[in-house]
Amino acid sequence: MDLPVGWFVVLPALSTIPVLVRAYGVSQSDLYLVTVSNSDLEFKRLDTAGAGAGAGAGVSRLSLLTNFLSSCFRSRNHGYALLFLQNIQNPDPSLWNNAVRASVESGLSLDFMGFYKSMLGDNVLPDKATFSKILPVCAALCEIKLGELVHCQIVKMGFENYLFLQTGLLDFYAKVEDLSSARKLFDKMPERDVVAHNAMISALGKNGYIVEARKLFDGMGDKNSSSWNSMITCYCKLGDVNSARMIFDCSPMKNVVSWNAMIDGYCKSDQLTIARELFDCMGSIKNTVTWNTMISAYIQYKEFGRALSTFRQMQAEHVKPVEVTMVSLLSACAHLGALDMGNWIHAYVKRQNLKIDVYLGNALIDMYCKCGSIESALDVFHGLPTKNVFCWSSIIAGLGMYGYGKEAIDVFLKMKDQGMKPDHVTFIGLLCGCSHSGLVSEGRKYFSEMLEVYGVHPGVEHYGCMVDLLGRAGFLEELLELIRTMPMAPNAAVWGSLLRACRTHKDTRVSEQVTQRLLELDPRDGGNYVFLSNIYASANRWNDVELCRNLMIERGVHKTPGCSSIEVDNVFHEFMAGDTSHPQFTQINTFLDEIAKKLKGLGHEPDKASVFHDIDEEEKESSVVR
DNA sequence: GTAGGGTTAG
Repeated sequence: MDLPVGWFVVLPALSTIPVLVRAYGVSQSDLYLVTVSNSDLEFKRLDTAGAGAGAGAGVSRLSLLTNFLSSCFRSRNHGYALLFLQNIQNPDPSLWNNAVRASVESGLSLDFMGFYKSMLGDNVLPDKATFSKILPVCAALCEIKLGELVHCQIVKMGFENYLFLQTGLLDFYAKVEDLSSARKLFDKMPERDVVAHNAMISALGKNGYIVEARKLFDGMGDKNSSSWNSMITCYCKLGDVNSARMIFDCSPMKNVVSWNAMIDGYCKSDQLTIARELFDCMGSIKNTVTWNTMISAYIQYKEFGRALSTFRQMQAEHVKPVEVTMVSLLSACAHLGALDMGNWIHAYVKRQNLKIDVYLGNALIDMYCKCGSIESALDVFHGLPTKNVFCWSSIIAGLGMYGYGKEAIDVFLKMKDQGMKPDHVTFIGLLCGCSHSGLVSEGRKYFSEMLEVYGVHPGVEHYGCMVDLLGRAGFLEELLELIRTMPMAPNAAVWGSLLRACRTHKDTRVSEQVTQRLLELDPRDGGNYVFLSNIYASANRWNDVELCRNLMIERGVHKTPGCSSIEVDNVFHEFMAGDTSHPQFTQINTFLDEIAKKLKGLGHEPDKASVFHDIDEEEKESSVVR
């Protein structure tokens, strides 16, 4: 079929798939309505002169465009919508307004910026409703300048007397931590309703003025549930969970938000047991947020098993998981190495058409990296419409972990090209990547560029990475010089890296000096004692080995046994060091022997130095392999 | 227009 030249619109109501076909060029602004009948396409040219009735179909051009744009947003084709708006002649201002609102509501904030800027470039001004939608986005993106611009436009257009816009502005300033502007707005308001008071209370609370927030709260005549809840949150954010509980107990209008805020408050102040008690008291009034609060708390406390069992309970009670739930669960998978479950979550996300935003995208990337599937991680990464510094950092660290140091650097440079500013975590991933791939000169280069090129102050962690990098490569002198000239005190990680370097390069002289410091800094870490003991063992200083062990017993320090786990067909298999209880222990051992033989055949020398002394040479070798 | 849940390193 020959297609006419121009823009084609297939209305979603007329077709199963909303599609825009742009054929043969961009400059045309003729519009065609395409109807689908008997799997054939019929084209009708529409009147492009104005908003009058369109040709043929009885549809006005404006309503056609409005429909089309909203179908773009429903199917998340924001780029198309933007391209379309920029290319049609004389777009009706309402189209822009709808587009800005739709992009804000879809949660893709970067698109919003594009729409908003193009709209202003088109000399189209937003209306009152658009302003009220824009302000929270400016606050969320910390777009202070843009928010202030919005403020100016509100004044310029004579909207500054609308109460809801004043409250919106107040809230914006509060969220970008400009309390004095928020206060000024509040003081200037000719009348203040409950909402304005509530906004001011949380503004004060967020900025640490809890006493004033409480005064305002106590002085309020009419309180609604948000007033009580704001007050609960103010106290929780301050860490004063007991005062929060008093407000909670006094509140005559407790709702699910009050409970959620209270539970979160307990979680954030290390009182998981009380949080869970409250959670269990709630019964059927629990909502998605309640479940998410509890699950994410378990994640933060590294109770991954409980997080998963809580999720199963959530499913049993038929509460639908949402994006936030998935972010927490993916974090659990990443820590547990549960690739099967991670894959299931990814499939669920696709099936339910959940929004893969920067949070969820990053959680997927991190899960795939940690579960051994760098290809899938890269797929997710490249498929993300917007990436933030978390996403970039995760993929850089992931590549580095896999030994793809060069690739990690490439991605880092691409990040720079795209104008994304790396942060301190990005550099940890990058430097670790250099370290694992032996890219010493590259590591030195990026370490020295951190501050002067990227404006990121090297922290003790970065020195730790550099010590690791230089240590692995055997630059012991340079390493010691680096530690000597560090602007901050070395931490346990720095000394630990140095110790590893000493062991690798068989330098017992430095090790002893270092270890004393390490034991002072981190006397509860059993690993350090074992480490020192191993150094002595490799030097045949058995008395010192004994001393080390006795010190551990004296101080009541235990070494957590090494543990690894693998998930096969949804079953977790855990292996502790020295544990022979697995039902397939013999078979596994036979297999390990085979691997060991192959490794030896390839010239691998097992590291015997790190094994305790009370076994003979042959046994040493085999206990390293296992 | 105000109140509740999310991600990155060793």
